Amino acid sequence: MTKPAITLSEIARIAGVSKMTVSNVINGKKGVAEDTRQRILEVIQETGYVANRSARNLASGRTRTIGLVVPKLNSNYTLYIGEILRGAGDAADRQHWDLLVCTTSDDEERELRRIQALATGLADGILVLLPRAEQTYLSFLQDTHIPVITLDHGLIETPLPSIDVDNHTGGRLGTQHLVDLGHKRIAFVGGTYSRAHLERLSGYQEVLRENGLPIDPDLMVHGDYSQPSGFQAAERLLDLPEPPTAIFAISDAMAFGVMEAAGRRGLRIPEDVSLVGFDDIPMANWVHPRLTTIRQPLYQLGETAINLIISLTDGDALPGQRMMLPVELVVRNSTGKPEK
Amino acid sequence: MTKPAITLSEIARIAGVSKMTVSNVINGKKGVAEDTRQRILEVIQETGYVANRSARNLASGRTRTIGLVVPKLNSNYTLYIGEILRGAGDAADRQHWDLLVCTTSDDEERELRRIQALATGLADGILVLLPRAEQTYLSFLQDTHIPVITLDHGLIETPLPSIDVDNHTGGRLGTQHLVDLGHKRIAFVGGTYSRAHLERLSGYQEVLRENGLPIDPDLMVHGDYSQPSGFQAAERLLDLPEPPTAIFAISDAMAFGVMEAAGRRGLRIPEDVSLVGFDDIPMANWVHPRLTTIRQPLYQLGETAINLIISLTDGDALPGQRMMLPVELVVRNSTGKPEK
DNA sequence: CTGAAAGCGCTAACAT
DNA sequence: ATGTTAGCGCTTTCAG
Repeated sequence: MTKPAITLSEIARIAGVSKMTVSNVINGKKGVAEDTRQRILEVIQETGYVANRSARNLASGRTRTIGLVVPKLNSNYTLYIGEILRGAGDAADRQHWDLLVCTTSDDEERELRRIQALATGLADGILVLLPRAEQTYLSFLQDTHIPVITLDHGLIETPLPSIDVDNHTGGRLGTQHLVDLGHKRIAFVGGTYSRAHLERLSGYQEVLRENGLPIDPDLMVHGDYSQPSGFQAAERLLDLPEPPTAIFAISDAMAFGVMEAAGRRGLRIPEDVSLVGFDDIPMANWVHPRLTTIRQPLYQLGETAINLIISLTDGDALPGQRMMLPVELVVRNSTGKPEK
Repeated sequence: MTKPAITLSEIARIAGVSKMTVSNVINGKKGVAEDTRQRILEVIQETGYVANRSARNLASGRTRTIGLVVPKLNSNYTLYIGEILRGAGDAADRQHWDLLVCTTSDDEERELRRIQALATGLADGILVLLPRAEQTYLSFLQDTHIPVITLDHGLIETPLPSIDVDNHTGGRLGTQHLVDLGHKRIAFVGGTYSRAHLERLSGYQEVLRENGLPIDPDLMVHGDYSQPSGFQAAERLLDLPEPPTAIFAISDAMAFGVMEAAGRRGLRIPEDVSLVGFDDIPMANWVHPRLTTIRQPLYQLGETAINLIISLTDGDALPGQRMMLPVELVVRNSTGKPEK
């Protein structure tokens, strides 16, 4: 269990060639005689040799690794991150790059530490998926020497390239769908103060205005994207003297909380109250009734981000500093015409 | 944005000292004059210098990093992994170690590749959290030079140290609870073929036997730990000529699927059918009715694993090759006495 | 097609 | 308290 690692030199010695030839074989460089290559490959096989990453990285100055910084992986509000990760992981794999995921627990100091670690010898590019932009790490990132892309980022404006989702249109689509069904009192369950929240909210308000519907502050409540917060928000809404006939929650998790609150009061969805979520996490399709929601292209977001950042590490120019991915309304069974 | 990274040598040159002194300051070694230290610290501050990880790792032979290999982070059946990660992350942070999470997408080749990458210069210790043990990577791990611990692992017996959860007792507790409530027809919704599954199943059967209840093959069905599979399993069970009055699903996600199936048939939980889950993921407390379940000490599992593996990298002996963490029955609202 | 030399940026071990 | 000398394991460069 504790046997000293084999090195390139040893392989070279055993195979009776120079280190360089071994190195060339490992890296698939051409210009190595077939029999030499075979002999070396055999030795590698027998010894179970694997190249030391630190040495390779140090010598080559490249890591073929992309660092991805996320707040957490477990909490409900970060459930959608898994989908992004899947897209990123698949894309990285296709190009034979590695993905290194770091969590920060929403801790400012850790955010900086993790990012610095990645930027200095651990990764060739960094994807920042932190809802809470902090000046501490942003200033570091802005003049670091490796490419960085922010994903679906917070409020602080930065010159860093970014990939975002079209939140404004998302806010519009959900609201318009409910308006089209004939709803007049449409509630909005927002999230924490962030760009995503503000943009979705503005889409909601815009559509109401366009349709001559009043913007009622009572109908705009806040959660933190989590299921319990959606539950609480719904309680408040349904306690209103004149409760809404439709609720637009800007995360699926909060929508589940709304379902829960409605269920406990004996209200049926969509007969008594229509419900639209946001995200389209897999679970949206499992609940009963199946949730009408705004699909974010999360998988594609991860994919795009990886492809883009890899091309950046190759020195390619970015096709536009800001990229925006489209959203889509997915109509399922949680929305219907108002009864009265 | 593309400025060449600063090196230790430059800091030394600017501060007018040798590289070693700078190195000592960075690593908090004592034996550096206070004024020299201050001067160096200033230069570091101004230049924004951060040590290159690869170089440091290569030179020191240590990384202060633990690699954690998991299948996926997004799918429903791996939801519980987030909790383990949280525990591991916190524990690593307390000791100023880094955690490096690698996903394998349940792909055998990737499992090996990731593990090899970690074992050769990227990490000082590896935590393997893969439900599907594969000979490919196991043989590699068994004679690698760095410590490895398997967590909640698959079926293949290995000499590797492991930390597991007391699945057998978990299977017993859930079943006994239902027996105690007076249930006679208790169904078991298992998972994929794995140690966790087999041990929980044996606990279930043991309790039935002890209580003189028949073991009915019709009442033992399979899922894959996911919600949809729980739904399907429940459909089969509830279609039985003589359906069960209680269902024990060995993941909370599958239990949610059972709830869904029951709901669609107008069956009430727990009045018409009692339900017990396994895991106690946060969501178990959010659904309606709140789910009675077997709590796995997931956070603690992550913590324990990190502390153990770090002490292994220090050359400390492992306190027993196998460690088993206790489970606990959490009674909520999804279980009750049978009505008839 | 193969090899020898140099060095990536850092730290360990030993001076001074 | 500080500096000097090696060398980690690999790749790059250039020569054979």
